[in-house]
Amino acid sequence: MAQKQENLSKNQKIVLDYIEKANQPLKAYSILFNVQKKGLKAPPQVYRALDKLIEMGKIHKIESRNSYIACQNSSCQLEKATAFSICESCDKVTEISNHSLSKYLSNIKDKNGMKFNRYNLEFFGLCKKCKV
Amino acid sequence: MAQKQENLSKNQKIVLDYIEKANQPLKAYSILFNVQKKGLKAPPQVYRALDKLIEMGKIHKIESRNSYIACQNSSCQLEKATAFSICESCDKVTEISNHSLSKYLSNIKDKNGMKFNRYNLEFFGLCKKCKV
DNA sequence: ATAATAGTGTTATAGTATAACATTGTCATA
DNA sequence: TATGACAATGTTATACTATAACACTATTAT
Repeated sequence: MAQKQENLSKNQKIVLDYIEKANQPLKAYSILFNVQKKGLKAPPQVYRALDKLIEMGKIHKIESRNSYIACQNSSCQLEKATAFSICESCDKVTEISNHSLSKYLSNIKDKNGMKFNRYNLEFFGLCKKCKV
Repeated sequence: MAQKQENLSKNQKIVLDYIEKANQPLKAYSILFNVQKKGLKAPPQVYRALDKLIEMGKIHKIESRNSYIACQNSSCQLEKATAFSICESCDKVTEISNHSLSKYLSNIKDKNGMKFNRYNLEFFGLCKKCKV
């Protein structure tokens, strides 16, 4: 294997470092602008790193926002299942790691009996600060 | 009120009709191309109709696919909470309406005690047909 | 050494969505 | 019935998000 999880490539490291420092979801192009000084000049370089980091479970994509956030969990390499709370006012995102939730969801079937190997759950509301 | 739910505007009707006939998620630009013969010529006309239809609960956006599907439910006008199963092979999408699921999720809190007024849940897997 | 796979750099382009502004339609009520 | 408030429309331009395609380099297992 040319790539182990502990051994990120140069661009993957640069992108992950930047996302981890942010502690909030970041847009791909804002990542791009901020890592240009490190040599990543074009969108594909960023998107490729993002894709790999997602595969590895190091980061997650917040689908409803087209943004990317560092994993705040330890189990994501295994689970491939994600849940987030999103404040509709300040955009703060928190990853939810709730074992009984993931257990509950992993047993859900749709009406055709389809079973799942992955899910993404996004909750929306107002965080404590924004709730007046 | 200039707009009741039963009384859609011209563009909203055209877009909803088209989506309901499809029985599958549609992309905004594919909707646009297909309703051009009905007079909707530019993206904002379609996106505005989509936004209103989503507000009304008539359609939902599949966030992970940037596509739009007619509501397969009756309760969505009230709930604002959605769940879907998505086949990763054939892209078939089924809306999940499971009362105990929505009850369970509506009681979830994140670690900061944030409560929610809406969620979107997308399950991924292989549908029966695609599972060999 | 070398083949297989992963990663990089680059240009161009595809795909998704909104800003902004002028105009028209609808309807409650004054 | 006119008028004010709001919703919807039509239009052009542009912003934002993401991938195709191709040439090249790096890493590693055998």
